[in-house]
Formats: sequence, structure tokens, C-alpha cells
Amino acid sequence: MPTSTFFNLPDERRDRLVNEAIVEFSDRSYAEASLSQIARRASIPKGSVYQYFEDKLDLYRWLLTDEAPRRKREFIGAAPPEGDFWARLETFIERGMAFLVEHPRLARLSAAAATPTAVAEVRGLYKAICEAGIVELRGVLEEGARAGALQASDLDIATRFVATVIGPGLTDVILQELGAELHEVLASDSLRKRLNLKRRRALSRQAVLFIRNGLGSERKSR
Amino acid sequence: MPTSTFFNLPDERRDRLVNEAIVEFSDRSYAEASLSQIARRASIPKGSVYQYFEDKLDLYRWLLTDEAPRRKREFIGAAPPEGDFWARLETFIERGMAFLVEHPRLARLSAAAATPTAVAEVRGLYKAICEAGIVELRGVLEEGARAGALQASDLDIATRFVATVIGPGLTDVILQELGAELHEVLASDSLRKRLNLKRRRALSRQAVLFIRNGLGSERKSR
DNA sequence: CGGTCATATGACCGACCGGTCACATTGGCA
DNA sequence: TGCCAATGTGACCGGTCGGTCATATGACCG
Repeated sequence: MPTSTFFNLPDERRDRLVNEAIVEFSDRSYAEASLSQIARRASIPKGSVYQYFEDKLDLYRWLLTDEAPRRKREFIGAAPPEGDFWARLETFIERGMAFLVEHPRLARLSAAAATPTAVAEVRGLYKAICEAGIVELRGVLEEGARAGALQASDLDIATRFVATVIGPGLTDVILQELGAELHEVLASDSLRKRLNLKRRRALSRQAVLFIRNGLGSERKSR
Repeated sequence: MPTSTFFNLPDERRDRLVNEAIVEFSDRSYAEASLSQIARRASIPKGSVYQYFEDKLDLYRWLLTDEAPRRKREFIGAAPPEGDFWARLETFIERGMAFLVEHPRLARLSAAAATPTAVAEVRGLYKAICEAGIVELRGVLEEGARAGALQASDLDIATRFVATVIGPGLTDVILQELGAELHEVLASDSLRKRLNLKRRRALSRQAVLFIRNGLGSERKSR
């Protein structure tokens, strides 16, 4: 947790630090990211950073578990339930993609949760974040199951499959579509703008179709 | 590429080096992994390592693109096509899981391909490996499409969805099932043995079901 | 004014890294 | 046996890191 000193900082100075931290942690892995660099680029002496945060992990943890989720909630806002279950799932996915377009670095920060690292505490953080995402998605799917829109012999397993499809799977599809790699997308506004609302809708539609019907060509036997 | 000196090494010495390298690179990220550690644990002077490989990346690249795939091919062997498309896909997936049980560190090494890193050349490696996997899977799915077993409006996108389901998705499910994290699974034989043939069959069955039929409960409309 | 206390600062520390290189060792061949 | 090329070796280098700490600064208060 940051110290009170950090929260009392003039906004401009605090923002400088936070933004540089987001940049650093979003295009390097935790191990590669350097506090010295963050401080240097934010023009804040390293000693000062250590007055605001206990250590590198403290800063990272706060970013990952407090600041990024806060900003995401702010962006996503309250999603008004609309249409049937599948339409709502589609919207849910589209909003996630929109967040990726508008705040790619924050999105990348959270997506890093998949990255394996030797630092045990970081792995713990990642697991917690993943699990939180799973719980949220599971809630959504449970609702769908109650409404009779979907059936799954094991909702736990189904949730995890769906999570990877709309997470890494969709990201992979997007990168393929943009013909770029993650780092380029993080750096290029124009690249991201190509992922406009229309395109996002089409892609989330594809994802939902896959989740809903799979690829089998024969009629379902039930 | 390793030097000829490396290939002329006494087997015992070369194996020691390779095995320690696999251990190091499989439980730390590329950035975290240390050549000094590898050399120390293999009881081979660092200077010697630099006679075998150009640098850290050279060793990593060789492991990732030559040694690991070679061992995987050896393990998987030629899969005799058997049963219909979906049965074959199930076998394909089960074999992958078996490899994960028998050679978890090699599996982890290849799976690391998802990890973002600041080292551009490593990202290139990752991308190439991912793409190779995609191409292979795409071939499998194309065959299925020809046989009329599956339909997809866009096979490229479908391939990527399927890849994430049977890759990260299934891994996630397995970890959940074992109630452990990746690092523990790498280290514990008994944990992995719980993933016996029967269990693997059941899981690949679940994955195929999901890929084939999705979660929608109503009949397909086509 | 002087004193005090939170905060700012950057030189400094020890650790470790990837990589080099001068020198030692070895093994085959004349 | 003596020579030489290939190979082995570990001390060493420059650099960066995370983190510390003695000192400077400046706002507030009596």
C-alpha cells in the first residue's frame, strides 16, 4: 500500500509517477521493469519513490489490484442488461475490447496475469486477479444457465474455457487482424483506431457464435 | 546455433548443461533466467558455456526452437489417424496433455510463448512458435472441414479460438483440477500422476464437446 | 526569529548479471 | 618426445538493479 504521503502529493506529480509506472510495467515483464527507469522518466528521485511505496512490488501490486481495476470500472461503467443472455454476453465482450482500445496499457497490465514468473508473490497476485475475473464471468454464465440459454455439464470448466476464448483467444484474433504485435498496438493510436465499434461488434459476435454453437456442423443431439 | 564444440561434448556433460538450462528457463522468465546459475548448477564454468553458445539468447533459442520440438516429436510419435474427425481431435489433445504430464518443463517452455517481454528478439521467437502451432492446428481443422465434420465462417479465427481452448484454456482447467499452481506441478511427480490416462481422456472429451457444440442449449439453426 | 517535523534528494551500497579474456590443460600428430 | 591447435577455466569488467541513508529543504508554529 502506498503511504499517505503519496496520496497527498500534488496531482501533477502523482500522475507523472503513475503514468510512467503504467508505461514501464505494461511493456516490460515485472522482472524486467525497472524502478530506476520509472523514477528517471517521471523526473522523480528514486529516494522519493521509496517514500511513497515500500518497494517495487508494493507499487506493482497497487497498480494491478487498485488503480487498474478502478480505472476499468470507471470506463466500463454500469452495463445495463439488455436483450437476451447471448446479446448481453456480446455486449460484455465488446466493452472489454473497447477498454483495450482506449486503455491498452491498462488492459495489458491485467492480461499479464497469465505470465509465469519466479517471484512467488507476483504469481499470487496474478492468480488472485485471474480468479476474480473467473468469478465475475461465472456469475454471468450462471445467470445464462438459470435463464436456460446455456447448458454445461460442468460450469466451472465451461467458465474457464469461455474465459480463455474471450481473453487470450480474442486478443490473438485481434492481433492477427491488425497484423501487428502487442507492443506495436500499445504504441500506435492509429492501429487501435482500426478496431472501431463496428469491427468490435463483428468480432464479439464471432466469439459468441463460437461459444454458443461451437464448430460442429451436425445438429445438436439432445 | 550452438558451436560444433557443443555437439562434440561428452554426452554426460552436454546433458547436464541442457537439463539445467531446461530447469532454469522453465521456472523463470527469460529475463529472470540466469546463465550464471545454469552454469553453476551444471558445474560447468561460465566461460565454457560461452564456447558452446554465442550468448544467453542463442542457448534459449536453440532450446525453444530445436531441442524442445525435437523431444516433443519424439514423444508424440506418429499419430495414427483413427476414428472420425472429432475422435482424432480428442486424441490429439490427449497426447498434448500426456506430454505435459511426462515432460512438464518442456511443455512449460513452449507455453511461455505467450509471455510478453521487452526483448524484441524473444518476442519474435515466441511469435514464430505460436504461428507454427496455429498452422499445424489449422491443418487439422481444414481436414475436418473437408470431411464436413465442422463448419466455420472464418477458419482462421476459428483456429485461434480452438488453439486457446486446448492450450491455455485446458491448462487452466487442469491447474484448477489439481488445485495447484504451475510451479508446483512442475516440481511434483505425484501431482502430475493424478492426471492419468482416464482423467486426460475425460478432460479432452470435455474440451472437444465445448469446441464442437458450444454451450448454447437450443438446437442449431442453420 | 528559531525550532521541529514531514518530506525531498541523490550519492552510495552490495548483489548479480551477461559477457570477455589471458592463461592453463589436453590430446593428437610429427 | 615436443609442438600446436582446440578446448577449458575462472577472475574480471562495466553496467544495472533494488534499496538505503545522511543531509537538505521548506512549511508551520511558538
